[in-house]
Amino acid sequence: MQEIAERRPGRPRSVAADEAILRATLDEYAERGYEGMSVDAVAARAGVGKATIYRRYQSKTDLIVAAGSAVVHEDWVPPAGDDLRADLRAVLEHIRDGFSTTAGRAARMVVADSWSHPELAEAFQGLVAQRRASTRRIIDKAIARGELAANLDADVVTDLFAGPVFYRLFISGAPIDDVYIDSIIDSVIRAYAP
Amino acid sequence: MQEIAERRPGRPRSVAADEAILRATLDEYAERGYEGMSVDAVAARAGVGKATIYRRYQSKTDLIVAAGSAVVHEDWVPPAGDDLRADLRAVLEHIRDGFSTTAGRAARMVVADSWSHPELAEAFQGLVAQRRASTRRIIDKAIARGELAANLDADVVTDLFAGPVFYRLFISGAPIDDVYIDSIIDSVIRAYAP
DNA sequence: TCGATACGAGACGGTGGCGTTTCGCAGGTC
DNA sequence: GACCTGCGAAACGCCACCGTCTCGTATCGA
Repeated sequence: MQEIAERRPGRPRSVAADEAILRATLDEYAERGYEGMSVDAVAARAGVGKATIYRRYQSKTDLIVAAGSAVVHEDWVPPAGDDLRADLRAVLEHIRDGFSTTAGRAARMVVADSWSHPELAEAFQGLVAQRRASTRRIIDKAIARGELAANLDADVVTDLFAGPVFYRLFISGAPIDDVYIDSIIDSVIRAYAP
Repeated sequence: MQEIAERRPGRPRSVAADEAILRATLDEYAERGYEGMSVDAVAARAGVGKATIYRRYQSKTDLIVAAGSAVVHEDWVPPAGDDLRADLRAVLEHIRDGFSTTAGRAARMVVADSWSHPELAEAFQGLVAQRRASTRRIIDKAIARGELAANLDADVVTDLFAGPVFYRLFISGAPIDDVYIDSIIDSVIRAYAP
């Protein structure tokens, strides 16, 4: 990775075009999926010539992977407080808000396309692992404070938290309001009280 | 709906071709998705001429919807015993086994394609509603027997059951063994004991 | 001002998909 | 046997897409 682009003669590449391309790619991918989206459509949506895209990315796959990675690497500071309910609520709300947007539809597409295009799956799996790890840290701290049973299976508990939210996001499509999030949290805490 | 096809002159349509087409369509769709699969590939896989497909279905969309409906309408008798754990286990195992096969990959594709092809989503939503209803009946009977709290929110409880299984199937890809299923069931029952 | 590179627009060749049609043959009813 | 429809194979027209290329213009450093 090159920290600072070396100065090259001629007109520098447009940062505005960079961003417009990534944004348009994510939008198109979210709406149409890998096979359904076209590079022409991305160019039109970004208000950019197709050559401007192919000057940056070697192929359609490259383009999509770059747009996905850009989303994944938007960093997020996971909650690390000492309030179990508040920390869990922050995680679930972040999942809900993050996956309700364009990125969420894109994630749905990745879930489908990962079979035929494994390159796309990698970044997404990294995102999932990152979220799971932050939930796990919250659980471990709660155990240390004696708020949860020490002998629980953290994987199962994490699934119990995240599963219902993803289920509504991906499968049933039912809305996820604050009352729902609190219900999930209360249920799991009740099941794993020490 | 015509119960019995009226006798028509000429050679009758091949039932073997009917079945081969639907099976090949489901396979191709599960692997490639709506945009990615081609009718030519379906014909080749089914060992059938393309004309034989278009004699039965007006379009690619028609074909896919028919293949999906055939899967959805394979009926399944939901458990209706008086053993709460056994009934829930049967539901979760049925979800796991059903969605681990080709049909499961197809379902993932429907989740993705339902945005751009709402026709596909309808049958799938019917399937989801049917599974939810059977879980709900089990919960209601358990409440009547006094095994679960009477004031629980059945929607939340259903999500807590189904969510983790779908989460593993669709998102994390982790295996779903019998121990896992029992852990989910135990956790939820513990959270909603009367 | 000059050279170099980027820009949007759009044409281009090649490929592949959808849906139709034609072909010679197979499998039914009357 | 006469007639009708279905069959697999393959070719077809049409169109959309990918990735390349060319055009005239814009924007940088020297």
